[in-house]
Amino acid sequence: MTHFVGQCRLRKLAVTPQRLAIYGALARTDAHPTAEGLYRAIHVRYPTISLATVYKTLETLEREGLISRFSFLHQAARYDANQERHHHRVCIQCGRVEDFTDRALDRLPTGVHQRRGFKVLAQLVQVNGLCRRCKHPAGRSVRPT
Amino acid sequence: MTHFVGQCRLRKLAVTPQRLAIYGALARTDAHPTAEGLYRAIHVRYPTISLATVYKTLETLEREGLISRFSFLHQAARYDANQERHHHRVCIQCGRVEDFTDRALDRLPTGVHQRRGFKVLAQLVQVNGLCRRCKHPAGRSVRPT
DNA sequence: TTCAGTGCAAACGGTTTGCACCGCG
DNA sequence: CGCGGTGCAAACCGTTTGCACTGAA
Repeated sequence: MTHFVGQCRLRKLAVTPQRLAIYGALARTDAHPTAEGLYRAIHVRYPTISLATVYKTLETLEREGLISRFSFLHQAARYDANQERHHHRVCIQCGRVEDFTDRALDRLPTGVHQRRGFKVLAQLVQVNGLCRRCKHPAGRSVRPT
Repeated sequence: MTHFVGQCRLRKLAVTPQRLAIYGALARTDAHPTAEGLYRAIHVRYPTISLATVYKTLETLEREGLISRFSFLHQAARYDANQERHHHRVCIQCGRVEDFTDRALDRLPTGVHQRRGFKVLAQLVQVNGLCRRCKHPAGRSVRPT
């Protein structure tokens, strides 16, 4: 937590009790909570906090690289008629998704997970980056259909 | 498309013009469209179709394994204070997410993508399956916080 | 004292649902 | 002709936004 305060100072972010509570609650768990879950956890000891503040704070901390959000392309579900086993290459700029197949990726070892009592059903690889168009800032970046 | 009709017959799904239009539009593209995008594409030639029908149909086709949805955990964003490079093990039953690290996965070859003009920024592996609790149907499955 | 941060309430956008009607099998 | 599928409108739910207030620096 002292480290967190230091990081805030470094980045000229105000160290507010709300931020401490939110980051603290997130750092204290490995359950990958939702914004709502954090809000509920904090609300007990901090009844005046608002859900909007939780969202705004999480956005700030993510932008500053202090936390990360797990939810690829959460804006809208994307569908695919391609039913053969494949992985995804996602352009983080324009949102374009390309399929690719890779026999090697389909055979990633699963022992690590099984040893921890986890039954592996699928392993999906998502390659994030910039597509040809977006790599060269010339082109306009278009949002997907 | 004949194949699609056959699959519908097999599964006792009514072959309606709407379903044909929706599946057809999806099969005809590799752009991983959203429900809305499909709706717009179909609406031109099929002005009476409803967005709700598109959603219901996509859900049906996904349940039957004829198409797939790309949007892991789209219900709500999940946050994580763990900033070291890691991957995710996701229980598809209870939604629990565990982090794991794997040096080998961090070094997956990127040549294939670069050759296609794609600049790789990150490669994320998501291992889907059943966690210890959910593997053995004894335990109740709890939704995440 | 100043401006970033907070809290409220209202808006938003993607998705789901209830229900009456329709048309495939 | 029966029941699964469709279309409409309203509800839902996670998230974002506008705005006035507050408190960290």
